[in-house]
Amino acid sequence: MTKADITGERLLRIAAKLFREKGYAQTTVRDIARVARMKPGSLYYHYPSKEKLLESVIDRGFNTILNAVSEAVNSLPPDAPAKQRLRAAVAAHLRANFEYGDYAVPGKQLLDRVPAALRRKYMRARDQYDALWRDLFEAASAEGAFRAESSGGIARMFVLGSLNWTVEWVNPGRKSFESLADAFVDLVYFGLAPREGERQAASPPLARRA
Amino acid sequence: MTKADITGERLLRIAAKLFREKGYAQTTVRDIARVARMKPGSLYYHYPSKEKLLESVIDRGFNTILNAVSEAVNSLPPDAPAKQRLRAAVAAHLRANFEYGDYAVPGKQLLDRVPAALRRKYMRARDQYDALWRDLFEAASAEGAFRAESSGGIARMFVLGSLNWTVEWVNPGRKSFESLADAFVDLVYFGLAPREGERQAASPPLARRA
DNA sequence: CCTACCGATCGGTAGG
DNA sequence: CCTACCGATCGGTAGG
Repeated sequence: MTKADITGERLLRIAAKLFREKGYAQTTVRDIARVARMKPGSLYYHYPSKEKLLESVIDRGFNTILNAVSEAVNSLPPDAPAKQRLRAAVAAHLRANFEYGDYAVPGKQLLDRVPAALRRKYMRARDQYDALWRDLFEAASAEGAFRAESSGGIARMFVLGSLNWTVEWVNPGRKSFESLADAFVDLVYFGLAPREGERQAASPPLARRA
Repeated sequence: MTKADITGERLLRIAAKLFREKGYAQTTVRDIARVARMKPGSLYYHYPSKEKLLESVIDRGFNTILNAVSEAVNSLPPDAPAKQRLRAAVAAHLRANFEYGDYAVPGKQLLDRVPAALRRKYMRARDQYDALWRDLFEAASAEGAFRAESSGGIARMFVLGSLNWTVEWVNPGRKSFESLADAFVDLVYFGLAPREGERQAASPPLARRA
């Protein structure tokens, strides 16, 4: 790895963080250069344009998440039940989005604002990721996990929606990604209601928090 | 309503749409003026700044959603069960976000990028909305709807996350907001698994879509 | 990777 | 609501 490669990687990391925090348009090349302790013009020795920098960030984010989730699923035995595969995928998605959120979040926010030339590329990438999840839910449906066949699509929307939202509130210190994944998948498989015979007595309302 | 009021409202609607489609920073006052068929400088007769225009959009979005959901809940009989109140809130949230998405979406995206002076105001607004949902889920928890007390918080995160995600995929023509709300609330109460005695035989995988 | 710089565009204003 | 305009800032470049 050459010195220029290292600096390029450093610029990518800085740009990813700023794009996530302030948004692409609100981040100037001068912002990035300042954090990197170089002059604004010097940045163009490493990247030909601000837009190319964004593209690299989004590419990195997409590839990282996709690889993390597919590897988690593929490392299971081929005959693993759908529920277990789903659980592994959810946990991997949560962990990857937490660890590489700076790269992954800008892509989510900017998919429809990126120049038309790049949009098709990213639409295809998103479809690729969606297909991975569609397979997982169709396998669960094929195992008879859902009441109606249509539930597979509904379940996918619920899970993907909730997963994307976790970036906003998950505190990884309190619950492990694995236990959170269990909660997600159990919700789809069983709901949150008490099982037969263990329905709790109605308890008094919790004290309102301040 | 004076003529200036009407134009002001028209500018607000145009700005909301552009902010949602292109983002705040990517939208110029010249864009807004062009759509409104006026000169860029004329816009300042109606709004003192681009930022004040954004503030008006976010205010409108927040107030509209909050009012729609609280009215839906409050119009039920005071002794209505928690599940029914939850269902009404979900349906109202879905409908309001679909009908007034141009006003509501910019606020979601920009909460943390708005000038610090306004941020506190919007953090309070969001807390107010969260409190409404917390009450609903705590009431459900108090009725014994969940296995564990902690499920109330988990359920809220699931539902709010999924709800916010629906803006990306819901086609309101195919399913009514009411039936979608039922699916959401049933997922939390019962999951998507078959009930006892109605578990389906495993069916062959669905044909992959093209 | 720096110095020095440019054309374009931006939000906003004065005066009518 | 328009005309005419300004200072600031932006992404980017030439030459070293």
